[in-house]
Amino acid sequence: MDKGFGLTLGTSSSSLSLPSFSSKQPQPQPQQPLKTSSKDTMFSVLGFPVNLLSRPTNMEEEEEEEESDQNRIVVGEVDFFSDRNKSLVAVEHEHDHIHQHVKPNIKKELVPVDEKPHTSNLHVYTDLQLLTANTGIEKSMVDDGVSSYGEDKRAARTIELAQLQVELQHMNSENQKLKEMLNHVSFNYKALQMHLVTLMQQQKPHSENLENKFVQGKAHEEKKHGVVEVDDQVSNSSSDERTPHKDKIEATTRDHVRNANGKNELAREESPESESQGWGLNNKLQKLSPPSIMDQSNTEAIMRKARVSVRARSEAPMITDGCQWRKYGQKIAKGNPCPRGYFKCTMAVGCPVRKQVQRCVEDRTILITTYEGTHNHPLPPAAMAMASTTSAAASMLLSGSMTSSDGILRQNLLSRTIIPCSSSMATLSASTPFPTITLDLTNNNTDPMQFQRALHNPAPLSQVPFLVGQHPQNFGVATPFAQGLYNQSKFSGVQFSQDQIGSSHLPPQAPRASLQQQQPSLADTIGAATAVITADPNFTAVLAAAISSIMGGAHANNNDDNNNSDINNNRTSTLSSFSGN
DNA sequence: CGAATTTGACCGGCGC
DNA sequence: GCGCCGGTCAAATTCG
Repeated sequence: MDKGFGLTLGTSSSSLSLPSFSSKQPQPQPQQPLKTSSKDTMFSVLGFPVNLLSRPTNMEEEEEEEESDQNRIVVGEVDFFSDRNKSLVAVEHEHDHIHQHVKPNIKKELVPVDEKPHTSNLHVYTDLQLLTANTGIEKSMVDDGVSSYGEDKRAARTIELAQLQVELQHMNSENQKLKEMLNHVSFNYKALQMHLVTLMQQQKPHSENLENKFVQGKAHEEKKHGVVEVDDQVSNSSSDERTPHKDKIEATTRDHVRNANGKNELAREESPESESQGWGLNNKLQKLSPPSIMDQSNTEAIMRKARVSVRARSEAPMITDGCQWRKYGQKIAKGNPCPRGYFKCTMAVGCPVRKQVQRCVEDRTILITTYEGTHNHPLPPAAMAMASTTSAAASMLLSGSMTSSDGILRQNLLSRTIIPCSSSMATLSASTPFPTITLDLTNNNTDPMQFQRALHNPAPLSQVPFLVGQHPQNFGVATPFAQGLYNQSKFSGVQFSQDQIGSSHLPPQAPRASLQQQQPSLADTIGAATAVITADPNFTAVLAAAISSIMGGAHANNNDDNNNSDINNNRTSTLSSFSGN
């Protein structure tokens, strides 16, 4: 009250109180109550002299004031800094006798008697305009007050400024809401991510038990290609399994370079002990690594192991996938006179993604590209297609082995799915049993006999594996990479049969790709897959669903209680479905 | 001259 | 323990 004054307006139906304004701005501050007189009245209301003075703090004081000066009319507290509603109440209740007189013309009576454009008056108009905008009070009321001031340009500018301020406040409010929404979404995303990792970790022991049953009845050779290897690799990612020898490796300069890629690089340094000891050790590692400790590095290590191989016909030394690669090595792999090139992604410093490029020994027009790792940087649209495809395949591959009851079967089948694609006789490296899925974009696998042969002659990993990115969020879905490959090569499609795909959950509106129609059903599959890639950012889930339907069709009744014989039967039937196409 | 590629050497895993 | 193999490094070389 004592910091200034405000002007309170009252009407019978509504009351007005002027919004307060900045205390830094100058304002008329009658330090002392002005005695009412016919000459020195600052304001007049319908002829009543109005004094601007501090509102009495209690009725006794007010009565004393009125008693002491009957001519003085106290409008009330005129304090722009005080509670406006409070001021209003004071006016209405304490000076009802003047309201009926004040109301009709009070707006015009806001004009200072001395007619000096006072700085504080500008604020009055500004706040009036604000009040109009915020409360919906008829603008005419304010306009009247302004016009009474004489169409002052400064007042107009002030009003405009006030409007901008209101608008700015509104925008700030919206901005704040958007920020809150963003924080909320980010929080939910992180929570889901952590939940997923936890679930994966919790379900892995279960899959391992199934796998144990399955592996026990398998030939030694199969151990190299099944899910066992996948989980072995997963387990090996644990630092608890690292041998002193590995620690020595870490200390080397080479590992210093590798450290830029994170812990997942260390996971590649598998110890032979862990691999040979099998599931018992893995289970032990499970206990040593509670889910809560299962951090992102572990997940990345899993994905680092996964590979996606793409076979495509191309005369070019490399298929165009949109990424930038730097060649860091070349080797002549055993069984294939064609040199294998080793490439690193150079689109970002420290990107762990690598790929191998090698021509098929039996058909040198076929280029086999294997991707491994996860891009740690945004990808251009041209690269998103390939990255999405490989990421989806890898996610499906890994999810099948880790998160489903029949994941073991899926993993094994997926590993074997590579086989039919390859007619190569190259040997498989037992030391690098990475889970690999192959996307065969050639049309060599249309021969059923090839599937039959492949079932009995597991394809060498070295022929087909491809790297996989695991962070779908890093991979947008852009132009279908299949189309791009078709432009550069002789694209024939993903290696799924029509029946398999027919039972998938691919969208019916999927457009058909303009591909060679050697197998219409296959072309449909390609078209559907292409459409998914094009339209569905969550291609991983869609592809996983499609594969699951493929697998599920053969062993839909699979459950956790399946015994070895069931598993093997189911597996056989599934593989037969492959060979039948 | 800087960047990219080539190529021989090195390392670890694995089988014998 | 030795040799083979896949994978990687890094100096040398080539390329633009």
